[in-house]
Formats: sequence, C-alpha cells, structure tokens
Amino acid sequence: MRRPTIADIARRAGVSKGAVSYALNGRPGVSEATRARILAIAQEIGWQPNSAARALNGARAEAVGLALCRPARFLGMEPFFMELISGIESELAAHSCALMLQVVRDHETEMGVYRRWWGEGRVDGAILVDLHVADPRVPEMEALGMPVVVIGHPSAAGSLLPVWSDDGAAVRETVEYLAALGHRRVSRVAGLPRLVHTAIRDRAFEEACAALGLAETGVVHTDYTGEEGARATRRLLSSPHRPTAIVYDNDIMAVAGLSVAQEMRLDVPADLSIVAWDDSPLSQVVRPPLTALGRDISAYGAHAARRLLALIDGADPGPLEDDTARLTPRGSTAPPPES
Amino acid sequence: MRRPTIADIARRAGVSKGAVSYALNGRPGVSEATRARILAIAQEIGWQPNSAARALNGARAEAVGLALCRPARFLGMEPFFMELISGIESELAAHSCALMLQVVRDHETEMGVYRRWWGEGRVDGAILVDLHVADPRVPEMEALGMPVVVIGHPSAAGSLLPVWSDDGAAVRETVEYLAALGHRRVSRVAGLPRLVHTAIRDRAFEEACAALGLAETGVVHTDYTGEEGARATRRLLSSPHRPTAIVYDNDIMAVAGLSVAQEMRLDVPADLSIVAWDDSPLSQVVRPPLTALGRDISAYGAHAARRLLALIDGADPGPLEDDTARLTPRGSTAPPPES
DNA sequence: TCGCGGTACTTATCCGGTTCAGCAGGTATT
DNA sequence: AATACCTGCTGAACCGGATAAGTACCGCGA
Repeated sequence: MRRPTIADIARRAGVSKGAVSYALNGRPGVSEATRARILAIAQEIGWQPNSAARALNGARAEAVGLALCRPARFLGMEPFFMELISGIESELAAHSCALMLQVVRDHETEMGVYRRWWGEGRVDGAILVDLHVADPRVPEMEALGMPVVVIGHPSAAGSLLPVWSDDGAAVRETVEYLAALGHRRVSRVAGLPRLVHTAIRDRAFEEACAALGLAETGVVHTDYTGEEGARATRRLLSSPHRPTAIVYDNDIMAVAGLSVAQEMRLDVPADLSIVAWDDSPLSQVVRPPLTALGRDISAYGAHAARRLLALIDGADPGPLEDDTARLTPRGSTAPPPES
Repeated sequence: MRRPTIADIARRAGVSKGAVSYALNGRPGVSEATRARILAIAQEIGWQPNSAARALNGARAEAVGLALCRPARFLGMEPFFMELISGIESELAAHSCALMLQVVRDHETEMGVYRRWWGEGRVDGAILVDLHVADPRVPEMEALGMPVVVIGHPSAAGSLLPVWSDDGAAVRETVEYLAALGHRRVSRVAGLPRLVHTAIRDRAFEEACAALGLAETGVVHTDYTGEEGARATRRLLSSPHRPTAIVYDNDIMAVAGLSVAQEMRLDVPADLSIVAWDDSPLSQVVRPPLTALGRDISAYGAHAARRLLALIDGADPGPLEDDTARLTPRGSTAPPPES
C-alpha cells in the first residue's frame, strides 16, 4: 500500500492539492472548517510529509553533519567525543533536528562527505572538530558557503564561527597549583601535536613553567590512547631527573599513567602527582581518584549546536568562549617528596 | 549563485535533460563522446546530484537510523555504545552510507522519530537496540514495514532480523570458572531488569548456580551507572553472608565495585573476586586489572550494519549469532579466602 | 529500394510537495 | 449601481532529477 500523499487527502476532502498544502502548513488561504476537515483526514489516513518533496522546494534538511576523522575505535575509547556528541544531540533533539554522523579515514574523505551532504541538500550545516594547525578544511568550508561551527580556537577558524574554551588559562591554573604544592619538575603527556589545542596547551605550559621558574622535564606527544599514555609515563619516570608531577591531556592516559606509576612502585600522590584533563567518571573511580581539569563537555556540545542552529536560521551569532576547564583537586596530587 | 542542475549542463552541452541524466548515471542512451562532454561540463561547473530530487523518484536515502532511548549522559559513559556505533559506522562508511543518530527521551518519541524518518524517506532502515521484554517497538516496526535489524535475542525480535550473542553461555562459563576456583557464594550486579538481555543473564546465572550447587547471594539490578554499581556492591559486601565473587553487567560498575571493595579494606582478588562484562580499556587499566567477559563490540556493530544493508538491498539474510563473549582472566579473580 | 534494427537522442510525464496567479461570490465603499 | 476588496478556493507551474515512449537518422542485408 502506497504512502498517502496530499493528493489523496485532496481527493477525499474534495478540494485541490493547494488547499491541502495551505491547511497542513497552517497558512492562510483556507477556512477554519476546511482546515479542520483536512487535518482530520490527514490524521485518519496517516499522512506524513515527504521531506524529499519539501527539500525540492528549498526547505531545510533538518539535519546537521558531523564527519569525524578519527579511527573508529577512538570513538569508543574517548569519553570526550561521546559526551560532546550527546550534548550536540540534546540541543538538536529539542529542535527536532537530526545528526548525520560519519566516521572517515582522512581529511580528504571528510571534505568529500561534507561536500556531498551539502551539495545533495542532506544537511543544513556542519560542525568541524579536531582543528589542525593551518587546517585545509577551513578555507574549503569557507568556499562551500555552508553554515559551520568550529569547535576550536578562533585563531584557526578563519571566518567560520568558533566555539572554544580557554585551554591556556586551564594549563596556567594547573601549573600554578602544582608549583604552589612545591613541585619544581613537571611534565606533560600531550595529545596529537598537529592539533591546534595541543599546540596552545604546549605553549601555555611552556610559558607557565618559565614564569614560575619550573624545570620543564619534558612534553611527550601521544595519540591519546592508554597504551601511548602508559609508554610516555614509563619514559618520563625512567629519566634521571624524573618529574614529580605529570599533567595528562586526557583521562584515559592519566589512568594508564597511574597504573604505570603503581607498577613502578611509586606512590601516587606521595611520589608522583597526576592531573587529568577531562573529568569523566573514570577519573573518580580509580584509586586514588584523580585531580582533574573538568568542564561540562555535554554543554559545550550543546552550545556549539545552538550556535549552528542560529547560523542556519540566518542569525549572526558571535563567537562563543565557553567555560574554562576547572581544576578539581582529588587524591592524586600532593606536595612532592622531599629529596 | 545557484547550485547547478542538470538543466544547466544540458543547456551548455546543447542536449536535453534526459540525455544528461543518462550520461551522468552511466546508462546507455548516449554516445561516448557526448557522455564525456557532459561529464566534463558537470565537473567544470561543479554539479552535485540533489538527493531530494533523487529521493522523489524513489531512490535510496543512503542513510540508516539509530534513535537511542537513553539519557544523553549515558552515551558518554558507556563504552559499549560508542564502540557499537563506531563499528556500525565502519561498515556503513565502506558503503558510503551515513548514520542518522538521535537521542530520544522515551520509546514513544523513539518510534515517532523512526516513523518520521521512514515516512519522510530520510533513512532506508534502522537498528533497534535495548530490547525490552514484550517491547512495543517490535510490532510497531513490523507494521511500518521498514528494514530493521534488532540487536538482541531472537526470542524478542518478532519477525525483525536479530543479531545477537549468547549471553547465557557467557554467564555459564563465568559461573563455572568461579566455581572451579572454589567460590561458593557468587553475586551479580545486573543492569536494567526490563531489558531482555538482563533477563536472559539473570536466568542463566540462576540456573548455573543451581546446577553447580552454589549459593546465590543476590542479584542486584541497577541502571548501569558507576554510582549504582558502587551502591549495589556496598550492599552486597555488607550482608552477613557476603559473596566471595561478584559478576558485573558492565565495566563501569565493575570498576566502581573495585573501588568500594578497596574502600572497605577488602583485597581484590584475595578477599573478593570481580568479573566485568564488557572488556574496555578501563578494565585493563585499573589495579588489579579486571577479569572480564570481552568480545569485539565494534565487529558486533559492523555485523548488524552489514545485515541491515543486505536487508535494504532486498536480500533475505538469516539471523546472526555473533561470537559469545569470552572470559579473559586477569588479576581480579582468585580462589576465595579460606574460612 | 525497401524495410529492419540499432543508436542517439528528444519529449513528456512523474515523483509530492509549495507557491503564485486567477477567479468566483459575497461584503463594504462611494 | 458601479467599484474595490476581501475570503476561500482552483489550476498550473515549478523544484531537479529519473524514465518511458517516441523519433530522427544511419547502416545494412535482401
């Protein structure tokens, strides 16, 4: 049995397709009596608008795109992305807007997907994440003319609308906190070096250490996995002047680092202080619970989605600086051991 | 500047729209010379097919739907879902098929979303998860006539295509392993009682305990969160005949349970053995690393997606029983304390 | 030299909506 | 009484493709 169309409704109501269209869209042009009759018939035969036909007339796709250029397995491992996505979802859901999600291999494929989605009218806008230094996607997106919100620092977002949070300030707060505890040798286990926010954190870390006269005992870059976090930790803790504190770029690596420290018979926090970036339940559940830089990632995603929806609506929302991550001291940080 | 259409191409090439359509779709009806000319022009003016127009003629949406009825925050916390989604993605990506994702409040909204997506021709099929006992979604989906793969036991999938794994066997293996270690008092911290797979695990657990003559020291149902996992553990460990082993329905709760045990000055595994269901990196990263029931969830998702794509293609793939979860013994299980 | 068949198109229609011009018929205005 | 102006509707074009049916032309065999 075919899906009912407005032509079916028109036939049963004894009016024209046009009248049905006016009635169903709450537009003037039909009497209230006729409108009610048409709505009743539509209800009765279970009519559903066909978005394809609507889109053909320039209507919205009522969906926004997110193409993620990370190995698929990262998704399952990084709480950050799932929280971000769930935050985006929560905002979109309130506007009956769907999320088109695709995991892609590389940036080239990613742009191909965006080009196709936009070209085919399947999405009304997109969210760009994981900004690289001198990211080629930015000028390409600008050329496409699609509404785009960039999750990342304005300095790298070109003319696209940025939503970001001040990682530099968070790094400074952390380093100052560790310095106040008495630490003088602080290391950092960072994420992918090509990502803009890694560069920003690296730089802020370096500057904060210099300002406070701390010895920078090494920044190690990783791919965010627990394995590389463990390896980096092992390397840092094996060096002759090993750090008394390590700041990790995500909680997965911090937890892995904690395990390595314990494996090396170092007491956390007595011998080594650990700070995690991203405060998922994971950080609170290990022993000792981790001092972490937390913020509401879900809200972050929601804000980005709201900005995008405004942009799609033709508004001109300004860039948004979201909350800076806040340090929550827990059991993994303490003054360094006397030496 | 308007997006180019086949009419623009036709005008520039000096042929009709029909000829352009044939050329662009690689169908016979135009000479190779004309085809090449048309393709060149299409390339030059940056033509992209408009999916709406295609869909109007009954073409595929090239997307499948997944409406998740869980609080948004769960997504970020449960590694299972993200791995499942990334697995689904990996299979879909290979077929240039997108995933329409929406987090919904309740099953009613969920069905509304599916009805709309299907009615509006935005998806070609859907994946149903978190099957409930006597789930109303199954008959509704059957009535809709949309291609659907159910991730869950065939007994609850009606005429929809099930993809499942034998949780009962995994429970039996686990209980037998614990019994072989010498445990006689085994508990279970389970998930939501209304979920079909919880019921199946509950029953298998009960039967296995009975068969091996173990004392069942309680099954506690939770909502899968770390908090409830911790609370359930505290309750079980506070009872007079406390269990010497606990099997958890996910790793989040197992890790939370581990913390509670340590907080109560119980040594894991000397005083208490812990088994986690779902073997995410989390299980391996805590001290001691958790004995876990693991399987390739990503592959599970990929298999479901492949089944769905086959279904959409009009094939009639049979139900798929995926690998049973396998027990990986690690440091959290040992013989029970003497006494 | 006729007809047959194939090639290479064109034309027209359809998909399911939106939208605009037009047109009755009634009411208010002058 | 003629005019203007609503209201409530109709009919048709239109969006951008796919596709069935029709046609012009060519080569070829009989």
